[in-house]
Amino acid sequence: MSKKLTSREEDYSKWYNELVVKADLAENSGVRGCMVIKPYGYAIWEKMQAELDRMFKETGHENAYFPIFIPKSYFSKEASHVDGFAKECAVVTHYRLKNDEDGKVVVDEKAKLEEELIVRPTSETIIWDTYRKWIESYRDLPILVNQWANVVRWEMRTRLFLRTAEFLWQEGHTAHATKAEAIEESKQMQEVYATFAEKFMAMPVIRGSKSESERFAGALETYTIEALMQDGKALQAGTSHFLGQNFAKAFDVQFTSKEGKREHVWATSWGVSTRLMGALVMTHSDDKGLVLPPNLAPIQVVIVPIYRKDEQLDAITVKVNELTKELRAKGISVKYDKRDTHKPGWKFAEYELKGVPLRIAMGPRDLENGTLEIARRDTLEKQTIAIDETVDFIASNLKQMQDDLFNKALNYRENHISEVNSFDEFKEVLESKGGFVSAHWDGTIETEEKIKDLTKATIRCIPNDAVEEEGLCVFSGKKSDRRVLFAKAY
RNA sequence: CGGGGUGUAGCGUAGCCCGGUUAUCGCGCCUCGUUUGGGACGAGGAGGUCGCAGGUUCGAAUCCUGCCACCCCGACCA
Repeated sequence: MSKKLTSREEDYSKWYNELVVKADLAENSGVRGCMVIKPYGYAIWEKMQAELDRMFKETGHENAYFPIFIPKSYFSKEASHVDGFAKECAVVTHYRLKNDEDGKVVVDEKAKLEEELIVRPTSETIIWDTYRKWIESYRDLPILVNQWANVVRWEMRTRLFLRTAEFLWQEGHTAHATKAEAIEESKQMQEVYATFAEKFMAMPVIRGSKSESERFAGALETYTIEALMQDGKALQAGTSHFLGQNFAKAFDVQFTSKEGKREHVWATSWGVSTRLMGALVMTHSDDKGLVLPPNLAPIQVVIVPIYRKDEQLDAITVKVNELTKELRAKGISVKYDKRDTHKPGWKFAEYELKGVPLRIAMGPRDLENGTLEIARRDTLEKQTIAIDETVDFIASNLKQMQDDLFNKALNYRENHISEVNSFDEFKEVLESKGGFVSAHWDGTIETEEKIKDLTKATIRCIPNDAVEEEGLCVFSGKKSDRRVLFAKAY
C-alpha cells in the first residue's frame, strides 16, 4: 500500500491517474515498480505506436519479433554490454511449480534449467545471434528491422512511466555493410524521433549526442533527443546508437563484400518507450489535469448534452448525431457522453482531467438559437458558435491547439536554456531556475563526474548544432571548443 | 545494500505516547426523493483479518518480540 506522497509525486499522480496505476504485485513477491496502463492511457500509446510505425516503414524498416528469453551465455559476449545491464536483470532458473506437503505452491527444484534464461533488458544479443545466420553476403544487407516489445530492467528505484521494472517500447536493430551507412541510419532515426516528438507530441527536443559516460553500453556514439519538463528537469526522450562493429565481432557476424573479402557488419540500435507517455504528460499538463495534443488525443472532441427532460435529450441527440457524422468523416474522433449517471458539471471536470482538446456543450438554449458552446482545453476559453460553423471551427482549432502547445513548450524551453561562464553562475542557475545550462566543458570524464557530484547535473548532450567557440571549461578552466548542455535529469 | 519512515474499509485518514462500551472522519459506493448551462442536496444504508505471527494483560489498533510489505533519500538507470 502506498502511503504518503511527496508533494512532487502528488502532482504527477494527479496527472497520471487517468492513464496508469502502479501494479499492486507487492503482497509477497517483492515485485515493485510495475505499472498497469489503463485503457485511456493505452489508447494514447497506440496512437504513438501507429505514427512511429508509419514513420519507420516510410524509412524502409520492417517489424519482426524475437524471444523474451535470452540464454545467459549470449549476454557475456559483449563486455561493456554486460557491464551495463548485468546488475538489473531478472533471471529465469526453473520451469515448473509443485505443491509441497502443506499444499503450498513452491518451485520444483528438479525442474532447474541447465542454463538460466535472462528476461530481456534489451534485445541486442539475441538479435545479433540471429543476424549471424541471416547474413552471408553484401547482398543480404542492410537489415532494417524493428520490434515492438516489452523489456524488464530490475531497477533499484522506479518511477511511473519514467522508469518502471517492465516497460513497453520499440527497438530497431539494423545491420549495414559500411560504417558511413550505419552512422547515417542512426542519425536518420534520431531525426525520426525528433520529428515525432515535435509534430505529434508537440514537444520540442534538442538533438545531440551523448558524452562517453552517458553512452549506451556497447555503443560508439549515442544520438539523443532531450526534452525539458515543466519543472525544469530534462528528460531523455529517445536514443539512437551507432554500435560500430562491437556486436558483429562479439557474435561473429560477417559478410562477403563485393570485393570478395570477409568483413564484420556495422550496426545501429534505437528505441523509444512508454517513457514518452510521461514526457507527454509532464510537458503540457496543468493544474486541472492532462492536456493532450490533438494529434495524440484518443478523444479529440467530447460532446456533453445539457437537459432536464428526456425530450430535450432526444432533440439534442438528433443534432449531435448529425454533427458527429460530419466530424468523423473528417477523421476527427468524437465522443458523445449522454450518460445520465453524471451531471454536466461533473463531466466538464472529468474531461478536463483527461485532457480532451475540445469540449462541446449543447443544451435547450442552443437548440433554440441553433448554437453550441465550445471550450478549448489548453486555454480553457469558451465560445458560443453557430452549429453549421462547427466542423470548420473544430478542424481549425485542433490544428491551432497543436501548434499553440508546441510553441508554448518551445517558448518555455528557450527561456530555460542559460549560457553560463563560471561555476558559481552554473550552480546559481541550476538552483534558482533549472532547465538546461549551456557551458564549456573540458571533455573529460573526471570533470563531468565532479560536476555531477557537486550539482547533480549531468551532461544531457552535445547539441548537433553546437557552434565552434573558443572557451574555458566552467569547472576546470581548461580549454574547450564548444558548449554542451547540462541539466538535472530524470 | 546503507540511512529515515509508514502499515486502520476502494482511496485518504483520526485514535497509539497514557490499553477499557459497538474503531473516527472525509471522499467514493448503494437506495429513495428533489436536481441537471462548471465536480448538486437531503434522508437512509452497505463496507473492517486495525500488515502477519507470537507474547504481556481480566481486556490489545494501542505495550513487548519477531517477521513481512511498501514509501522516501542514496548507489543504479531509458
